[in-house]
Amino acid sequence: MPRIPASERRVALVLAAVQVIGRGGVSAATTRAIVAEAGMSLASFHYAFTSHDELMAEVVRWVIAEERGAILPDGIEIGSLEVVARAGLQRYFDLLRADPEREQAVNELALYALRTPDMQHLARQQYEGYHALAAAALTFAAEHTGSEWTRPVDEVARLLVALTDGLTLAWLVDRDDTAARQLIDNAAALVAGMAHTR
Amino acid sequence: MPRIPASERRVALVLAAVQVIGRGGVSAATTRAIVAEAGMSLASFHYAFTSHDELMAEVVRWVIAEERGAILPDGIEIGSLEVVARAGLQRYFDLLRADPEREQAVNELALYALRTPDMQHLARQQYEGYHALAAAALTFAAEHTGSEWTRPVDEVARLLVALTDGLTLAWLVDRDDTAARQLIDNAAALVAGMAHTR
DNA sequence: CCTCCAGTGGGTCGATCGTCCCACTTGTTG
DNA sequence: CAACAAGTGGGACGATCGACCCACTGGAGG
Repeated sequence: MPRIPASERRVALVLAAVQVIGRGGVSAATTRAIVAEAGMSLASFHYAFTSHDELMAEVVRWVIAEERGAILPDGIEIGSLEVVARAGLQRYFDLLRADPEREQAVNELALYALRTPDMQHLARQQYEGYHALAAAALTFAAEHTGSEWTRPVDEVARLLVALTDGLTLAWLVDRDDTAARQLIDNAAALVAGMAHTR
Repeated sequence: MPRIPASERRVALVLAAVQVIGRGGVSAATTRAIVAEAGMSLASFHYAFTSHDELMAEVVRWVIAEERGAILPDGIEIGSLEVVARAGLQRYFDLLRADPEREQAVNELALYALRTPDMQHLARQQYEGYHALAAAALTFAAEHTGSEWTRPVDEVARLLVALTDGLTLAWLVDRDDTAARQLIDNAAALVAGMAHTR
């Protein structure tokens, strides 16, 4: 094992933990399983982190930060609000299909954080981030399509996040692509229906 | 400890397990914690169940069966489709607020079942049940309000389940009652908008 | 070249996990 | 009343968990 500074060990261990959780769930993320995934020794782990709990908190923070960037649109979308909304949902769904275990890990981590008193605020930050992100995207989309929301954008954002969560859970369970596609279409139409041309 | 036949022990242990999971999550549902909750000895556990896994499978089955009955409307609802839809969502939300830990336990159990190869079909049955239940309720509501769905009822049902799951997750995280109320109102209006008078 | 010290490897600790075993008690059946 | 089966209690098993300790190694700075 080459010499690696503790700071790099930390990110390597976090990545390994995400991998392990994706493969076997939060309960499989034992210290030993994580260091095995990272190809380290137990001592290296406790040199970089003081405890397993500290690592898990870092994992939650990491996942939150990474999730935020993944959903944002790559470029400027054009078309009606419904087209924009569907494109956004479709992009998220592609992400979900590309790495289902990862998204399931995110869900499990959210519930895990809710269970852990010291991490509840992380779960809340996670969802505040989702809602703020959705609100920003919705505002942007409305502006560039010359329309405005008939309900406060925060409400529309919360609806969109709820639909996304519901879509995720349902697809993770039954892996029904066509049903997911139809749900995306319906959701996009409904969300677009909550705006009118300015 | 009085003498109790194994069949009664089984249901008592399942109930105890649900209690423990609600309080501390799936990871807290150790054999010892469960028998302590039920006030039994370890031997009694392994007399009623051959293994901890067998108990967990029974717990998942139990929760599925119980969840199904809890959501059904008590009586005939009257009013517009939107009023009916909102009443249904509100009734579920009241259930959620009354026992949040229980609903979180249900979510964790669903993810747990997805992780356990021998239980994946149970998770699928759970969601098939949800979708069928929602479809039946929607059909019933449309009939009694003299309207019909503009999309296949299965699609509307899936949308409704997704909204319910999203509502649950969001509220479990931030416990924002007013936001949940607004989400319910919006969801009811949107679902009702997917039907027209016959 | 020598001296530190960040970083490593391996072994070990006590706690807790699921499971098992066996002696014991209690109700039932003939 | 005797015999048997159903159910109970407590202790013990090996495995695994998170945490820790200590002897060591190797590269960077004097």
